Formats: sequence, C-alpha cells, structure tokens
Amino acid sequence: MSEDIAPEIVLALEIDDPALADRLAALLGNIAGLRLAEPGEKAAAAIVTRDPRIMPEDIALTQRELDVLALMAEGGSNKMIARQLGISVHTVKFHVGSLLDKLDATGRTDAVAHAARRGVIEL
Amino acid sequence: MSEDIAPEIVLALEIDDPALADRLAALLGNIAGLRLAEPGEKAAAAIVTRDPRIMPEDIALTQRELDVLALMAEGGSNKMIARQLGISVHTVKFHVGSLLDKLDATGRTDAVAHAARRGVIEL
DNA sequence: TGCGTAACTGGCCGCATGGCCAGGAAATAA
DNA sequence: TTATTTCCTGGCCATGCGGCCAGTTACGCA
Repeated sequence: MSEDIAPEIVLALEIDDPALADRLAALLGNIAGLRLAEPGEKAAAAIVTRDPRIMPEDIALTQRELDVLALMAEGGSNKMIARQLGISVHTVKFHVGSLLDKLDATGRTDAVAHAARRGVIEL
Repeated sequence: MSEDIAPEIVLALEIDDPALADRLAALLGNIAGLRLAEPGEKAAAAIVTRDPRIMPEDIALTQRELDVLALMAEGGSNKMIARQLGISVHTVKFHVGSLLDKLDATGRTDAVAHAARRGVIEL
C-alpha cells in the first residue's frame, strides 16, 4: 500500500501579519512530514488568522433572530422562513429588520455576509 | 525586557478529518515556541481544512460575473453595482441572473452563500 | 464569411423586500 | 403591581428583485 509512505502534509500559510507569518514559517520550515505550500500550490490545510478584532463582542442576537438568520443564509425568502418557523411573514420581516440593525447591514445578503464574517453563523 | 520570554504562538486546530488532525497534532505537538490551543482558547491563528471536494470544478464564471458577485457579497444593490461598474441596472440584472443559474441559487443571498462555501469568493 | 460567446441594453410584470405605522401576549425582574 | 424584554401580528407603500421577452456590439475562431 502507499499509506506508509507518510506523504508530506502541505500547509498553506495565509497570514496577513508579516511578523506572525515569519515566525510561523521559521517554526514550521523544517519539520519532517510537513511542508509549507508554494504560492498557488493547493494544500491539505491552511493556517489562517484568528483576528479577535473581527468579533468585537458577540452581537446580542435573540434566539429567534438566530433562527431567521440561519434560514436567510440558506437562501430562504421571508415566506419560506415564515412557513419553516410557523410564524407570519410580518414577524419574519420584523426579525429581519432587527438583524439589519444589529449587524449594520444594508440588506439580507449583507446581513448574512456580515454574520458569516464575524462567525455568528457558519456558512 | 520581555521579548526573550519567547511567547508561544497559540494555534487552533480546526480540522474535520480525524486522520489529518491527528497527524498534524503529532507533528506540531512539541515544537518550541508553538502550542496547540485548548478547546475554547483563543488562538493567534487556526489551521483549517482546504478541502478540494468543496470546489468540484471551478465554476465557469466570467470576469464580469465575478465583479458583480464580489459587489453582491458587499451588500450592494443592483443600482449600486451598476454605478460601481459603470453599466446599466439591466446589465447587472443580466449578470445576476447568470450567477443564479451557474451557482444554482434561489436569490442573491443564496448565491453569495454558495460562492463563499465553495471558495469562489472570500467573505 | 459565418458561428459562438460575452457583454451590454431595453421594456414589462409579478412578487419580494424593507421601512414605517400601530398594536397584543407572555415571561422575567424590580 | 409596574416595567422591560422578547416574540408576535397587522396594514400600508415605495422600492428592489428576478424572470421573461427582445435586441445590439465586439471579439475570437473555424
């Protein structure tokens, strides 16, 4: 078989901060079984920044707002979301409005993008 | 001074594949200056999966469609996108329609979510 | 020369979306 | 009790959105 060849794990280093990237590159540069990806090379995994600035504070969303948000991220229309949650379209609009406020979004697409960016939802 | 304390870089391991996660944990387990994050601990960076399955084939999007998609992900309305790209709202709708087809989405929100999921755009 | 594709524009139309107004019901805390 | 919060519902309306029709221009390719 070929699984005992112990193929190298290729890691892509996707860090913006030059200092941190350098330190990681130095630390990971010569580990047997591990290799950093060349630019453009496809890697098995990537090292990405976990920037705390992006999540200022977990935005205070109510449970219902999270429900609506999740269904929005699935592309659901207000009507679909209403059916799914067993509430009226008006109520869905109400929650969507609150979400736009809290997430500082211009529309439902922006709201989903913002929420995904700050980790409120997993796309 | 405190810089000779050699502060550890805390790395979160966020890999779904257990086999790959184990191998990475073993490789990174005892490197001086590096430490894997405890569950819940906030890390400076994270190792995430670069799963090629998610991008079945780079969906054939034209340059203009990518332009429109990027602005959609920023929450731009058709009118805003039209102004940004210097084209008419009709043309924007035309490209949006193509995007909905190609990305198999029910609406612009769904399109952005799909595109983000398969790595066509970076949120 | 013709062919296909990408980009672009227009009109039309039905529905969705989001903002505004108003209100009610229930649970929890002061 | 009162007050607060969350959740819920309705009407109204201007605008956005997406699907449908049709057309033009420009490019590269056979």
